[in-house]
Amino acid sequence: MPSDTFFKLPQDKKEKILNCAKQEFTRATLQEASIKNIVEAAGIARGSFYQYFDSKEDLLQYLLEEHVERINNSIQISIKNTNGDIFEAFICIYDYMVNECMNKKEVQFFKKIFEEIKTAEDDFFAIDLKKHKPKTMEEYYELIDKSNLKIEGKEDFKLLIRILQAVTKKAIVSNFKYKSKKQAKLDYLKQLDYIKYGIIKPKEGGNNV
Amino acid sequence: MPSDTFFKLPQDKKEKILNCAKQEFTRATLQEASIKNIVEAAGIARGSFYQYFDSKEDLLQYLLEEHVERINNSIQISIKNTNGDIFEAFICIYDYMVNECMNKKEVQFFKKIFEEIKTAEDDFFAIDLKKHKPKTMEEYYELIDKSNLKIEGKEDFKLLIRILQAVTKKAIVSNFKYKSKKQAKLDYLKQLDYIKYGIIKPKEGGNNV
DNA sequence: TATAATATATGACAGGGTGTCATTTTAGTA
DNA sequence: TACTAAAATGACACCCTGTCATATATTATA
Repeated sequence: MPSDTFFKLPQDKKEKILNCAKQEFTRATLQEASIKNIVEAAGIARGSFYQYFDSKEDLLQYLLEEHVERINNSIQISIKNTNGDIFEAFICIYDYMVNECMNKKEVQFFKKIFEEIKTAEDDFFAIDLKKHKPKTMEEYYELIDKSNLKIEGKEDFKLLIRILQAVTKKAIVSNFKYKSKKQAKLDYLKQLDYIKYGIIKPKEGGNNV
Repeated sequence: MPSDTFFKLPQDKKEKILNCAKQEFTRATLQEASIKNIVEAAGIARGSFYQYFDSKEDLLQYLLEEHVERINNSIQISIKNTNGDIFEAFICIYDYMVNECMNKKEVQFFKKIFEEIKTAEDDFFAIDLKKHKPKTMEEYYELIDKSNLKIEGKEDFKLLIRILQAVTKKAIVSNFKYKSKKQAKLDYLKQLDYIKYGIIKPKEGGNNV
C-alpha cells in the first residue's frame, strides 16, 4: 500500500508517477522492471520513490488493486445475473476481462500482467495478489445452481472451477493474439461447450460391439 | 548451448557445476538466480562460467534439454501405445511427468521449473524452450483417433488440446501440493471425465418444460 | 510575523550483482 | 626443452538497489 505521503501528492504528480510505472511494467516483466527507470521518467528523486512505496511489488499491486476489485465485483454480479449458471457466469467474466476491464491505453499493460499472473489454486478467478482476496470458493459454492451439474459436494465443485479457470485464463491471454476478437470468443464458447456436454460423441442407440 | 570447452571438462567438474546450478535454480526463480552463487558454490572463476555458457538461460536450457527430449518422446510413445486415444495419452503424459521424469533429488528443481514455464500456445504439450520443439500440432493431429470425438477439423482439435494442456499442466503443478499423490491422480482423472462426458447432467427422458 | 516543529524531497553512498578482458596458468606438440 | 594454443582467472567498469543524513518546504504556535 502506498504511503499517506503519496496520496497527499497533487493529482498530476501522482498520475505522472503511475503512468510512468505502467509504462515500465509494460516494457518489462515485474522482475526486469527497474525503479530507476520509473523515477527518471517521472522526474522524482530515488529517495522519494521509497517514501511513497515499499517496493516495486507494492506499486504494481496498487496499480492493479482497483481493477481486481472491479473484477471481483463483476464475478459476483455475473453469478447473480445468470441465476447461478456457472458457465454463463464465466462467459460474463471473459467478456468483462476482454472488453470492459481495460481501456485502450492500458491494453498492453494488462496483456503483460495477465501473462505473468499465476491463478492461485483456491481463489475463484483471479489473481494471486496478497490483499483483496476474492470471496473464497466456499462462498461461491452456495451461489451456484448445481441442480443440472454432475457435481456432488464442494470437492467436485473445486475441480470444475479449476477446469474453467484454466481454460478461461488461457482464452483471455489468447484473445490478445487473435486477429479476430470475434473468432477468439467463438473458440472460447466452443471450449466451454466441450466442457459442458463432453468431447466424446454420444453413443448411437445401443449398437456398440 | 554450452561451449566445447565445457563438454571437454572432466566429468566430476561438469557435474559439480550442473548440480550447483540446479540448486540455485531451485532456490530462486530464473530471474533471481545469480551466476555469482553458482560459480562460488561450484568453486570456479566468474570468467570460466562465461567460457562455458552464454548466459543463465543457456545453462538452464541445457539442464532441461534432456528432459524435454524425454518428455517429447513420451508423448509420441503414449499416443502410439494408446492407439491414438487422446485422453489415455494425456494420462500417460501426466504419469510420466509426475513419476518417471524426475528422480527424488530433482523434484524440487522440477517443481520450480514447472511453475515458471508457460505452455506455448501451439506446441503440443511442453515447454517454451526455443530449441527442441516438439512435433507440431499438425503432426499429432494425424496420429489421434478422432472417430468418437466431436471434432471436425484441425481447428477443433487445437481447441481440445488447449483444454487438455491447460488442465493437465495445472494438475501436474497441483500434484506437488497434494499430500496424497493418489488423490491428486483421482482428481485429475475426474477432471478428464468431466471433459470427456460433460459436466451437464444428461436430460431425463424428454420431460423438460 | 517570527520561530519552532513537522513533513517532504533529495542524491550520495555502500553493497551486491553483471559481463568483459588482459593476464596467467595449464596442456599439447615439435 | 621451448613454443603454441587452450583454458582459467579475478580485477574492473558498469548498473541497479535500498538507505540515510541533510536540505527544503509546509504547517502550527506564540
